[in-house]
Amino acid sequence: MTSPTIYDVARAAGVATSTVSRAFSNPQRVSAPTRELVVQVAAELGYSPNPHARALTSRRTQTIAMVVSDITNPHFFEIIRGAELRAKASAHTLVLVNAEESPRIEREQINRLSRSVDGFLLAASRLPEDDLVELAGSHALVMVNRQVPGIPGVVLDQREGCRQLVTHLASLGHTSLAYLTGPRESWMAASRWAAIRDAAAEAGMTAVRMGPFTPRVTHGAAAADAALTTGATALIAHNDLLAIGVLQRLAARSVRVPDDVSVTGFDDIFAAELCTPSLTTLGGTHVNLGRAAVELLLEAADAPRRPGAAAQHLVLPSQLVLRDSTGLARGRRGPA
Amino acid sequence: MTSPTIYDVARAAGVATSTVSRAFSNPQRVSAPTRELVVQVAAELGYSPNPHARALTSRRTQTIAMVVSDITNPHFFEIIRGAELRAKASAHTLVLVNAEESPRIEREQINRLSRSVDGFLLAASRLPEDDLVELAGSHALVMVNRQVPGIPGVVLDQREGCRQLVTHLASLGHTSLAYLTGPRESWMAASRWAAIRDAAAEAGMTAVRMGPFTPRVTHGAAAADAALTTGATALIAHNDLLAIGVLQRLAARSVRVPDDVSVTGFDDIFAAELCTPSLTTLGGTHVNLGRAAVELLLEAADAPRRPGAAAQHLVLPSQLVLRDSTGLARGRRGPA
DNA sequence: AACATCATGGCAACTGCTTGCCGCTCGGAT
DNA sequence: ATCCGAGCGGCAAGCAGTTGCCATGATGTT
Repeated sequence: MTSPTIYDVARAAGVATSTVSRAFSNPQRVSAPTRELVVQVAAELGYSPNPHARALTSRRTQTIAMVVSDITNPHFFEIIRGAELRAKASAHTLVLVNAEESPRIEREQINRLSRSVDGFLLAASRLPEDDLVELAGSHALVMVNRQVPGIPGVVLDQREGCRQLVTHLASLGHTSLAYLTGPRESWMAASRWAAIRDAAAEAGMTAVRMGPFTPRVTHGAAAADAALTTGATALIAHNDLLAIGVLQRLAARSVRVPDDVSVTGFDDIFAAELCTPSLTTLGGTHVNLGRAAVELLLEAADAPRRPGAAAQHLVLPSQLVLRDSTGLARGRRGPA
Repeated sequence: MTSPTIYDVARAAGVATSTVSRAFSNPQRVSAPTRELVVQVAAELGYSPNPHARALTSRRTQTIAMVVSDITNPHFFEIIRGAELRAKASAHTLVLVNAEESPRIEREQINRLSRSVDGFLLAASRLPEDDLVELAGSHALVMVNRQVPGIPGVVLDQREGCRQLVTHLASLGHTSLAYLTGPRESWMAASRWAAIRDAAAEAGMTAVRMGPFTPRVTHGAAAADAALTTGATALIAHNDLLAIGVLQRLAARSVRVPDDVSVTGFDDIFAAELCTPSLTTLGGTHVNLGRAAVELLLEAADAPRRPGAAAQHLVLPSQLVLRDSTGLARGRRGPA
C-alpha cells in the first residue's frame, strides 16, 4: 500500500541508501552501472522520491510561486501560462497566488510560502521598493513588469513602446493627449506616464495625466468622463480593460471613436481585437515574459547571490498593434 | 540566520517539543495557558512551522492542485480564480497545472504531484473514466465540469441550460440547429449534445452535430463552413471561443448574424459581450464552480473515503445570457 | 477511602531523504 | 615497488516536525 522508499530500493538493489539517493539526485556521483541498476530496480518497485523528505534536507523544493497583483486581469493569464509552461519543462511546480491588489495580502502570502518554494515571481507587485529589497535578501526573487534596482526582472519595453504609441498619435494630427493612469502603487503606471510625457514633449504634444483609476472595465466610465473634460483628442488608458470601459462610456455619450477622440490601451488582451471599435494597444508577447521570468528565477536559484554579478534585467520588446480606435484627429479628416 | 525550529521554541518556553508541535497542529490537545505561552514565545522568536517537515510525517500538505485541460481558454480563469480564493481562505496553496489538452501530460503531472498535494481538482479532464476511477482510489479527487460516477464533482447545469437555449431558439422560429461539438474526449461536449438533442426533439426541431472542432477562435472558420452546409439557421458552438471564430468567419462570408443565422456559445467569457454582434451564450458563475470544487475537496480530504457516503455531486445553475447574436429565424422577420 | 477516568505534558521512535566524511580500490606517475 | 589521487560506495548524523504511548496529577464516582 504505502509507496517504496530508498530503503526498499537499496535493499532490493543490494546497495546503500546513499547510493540510491545519489543515483537520483546527483547521478554523476555514482558509476554508470550502479546507477542503471538502481534506476531499474527503482522502476520495478515503482519508487519515486518523496518531494517533502527531499526538500527537508536539501532545501530545494522544485516549486516556484507566482504572485500576481490581480488575477482578474486577463493579461496576467498569458504571463501565467508562459511561466507554467517553462516551469513544467524544468520539472518545477507552479504555485499561483492572487494578491487581490492588496500589498498586505501580497506580503502575507509571500511569508506563508517562503519555506515551500524556491523563489517568487512577482508580477506587477504592489509592494513598496524597500520591502522588495528586503525580501530579495532572503529569497530568490524575479520581478515581472516592474523594475527594482538590484533585483532581477523582466519587463516589456515601455519607453520605446510608449514613444511609438505617442508618435503614432502625433502622426494622426493629435496635439493633446490624456493618460488615464492606473493604481498609485503601480510601477507600470508611473513608468508609462514618464515615457508618455517625454515622448509627447518630443513630439510637441501636450500631455496630462488623470486618475488614478482602478484598471477595470467598470471604471472606464469615470475615466472617460474625466478625460473629456481635458479636451484631449487622444486618450491613453492604463490598460485594455480600462480602455474598453472608456470605449463603452464614449459610445454611451455619443462620442465617436476614432472620429471625435482616439483611444488606446496597453497589453493587447484577447478582447482588444473584438471590442467595437477594435482597440489600438501596446502589446507584446506576454507568454515570453512568464517564460523568461521563470528562466531568470531558475538561474538565480542555482547560483544564489553571486555577489559581483549585477541583477539581470531583461527588456522584451513591446509592439504597437494598430486597430480601429485610433484615427485622424478631429478636423484632420478628408483631403489634407 | 536560519529560522527557529520547535526545539528553539521548546527550550525558550521550557516545554517539550511535542508540546510545541501540538500547540500549533492540534491546539485542543494542550491546555490553554500552555498553548498561549508557546504561541507567544514562538511569535517572539519568529517561529513558523516548516511545511515540509510537517508534510513528511503527517502527510498533509495544505496544498491542492488544479489541473486544467487548457489554460488558454479564458473560461478557466474564473474557475481558477474561485479556487484560488477559496483555497487561500483555508490557508491552502493552489498549484496550477496545464494539461495542454493532452491526457498523457495530465496523467504525468498528476503522478508527479501525487505526493505533494492533498488532492486534485480536475477541470474538464480529458482522462478516460477508468483512469479517473483508479486515481480516485488513491487520491482525493474532485471533478470540475465533468461527471464521473463515484467521484465527487461540480458542474454547471447543462441539461436545463441547454433546454433553455434550445427553447429560446425555437421561440425565435428556428426549426433546425447544428451543434458544433468540441473535443472527442470532452465529457462536456457529449453531455451538451445529449441535452441539445433531447431538447430539440422536444421542441420539434431537427438537430445535427458537426465536428469535433478544437474549441479555439481559429477553428471557428472550419466550424462555420461545416455548419452552413447543413442549412441550419441556428448554430450552437461548443464554447464562446469557437462561437467567436464562427462569427468572424460568417462576417467574412457575408452571412449576417442574426438575420441569416443565429449563433450561440457556452461559458459567457468576457469577450462574449464585446464581440460583434455580442454573443448569446449559456453562462454561469464560474467563480463559484472553483470555490465549490475546493470546498468539496477539503471535505473529501478531511473525511477520506467514508465508505457509505455517496460521492457528492453539485450542480450549479447555468444561465442563459441573451445578446445580439440570436434573432428571429430567416423569413420570420417583420410582422407575422 | 478507594478506584476509575480524564486531561495534560514528555519521551522517543519515526517520516524519507541528503550529505559530509571516511575508506577502499585501482590506474598512473615516480 | 611505492605513492598519489581520483572515483566510488557506505556510514551515520542530520533535516524539522508528528504521534503513539506512558506517567502524572487532578477530578469524579460510589
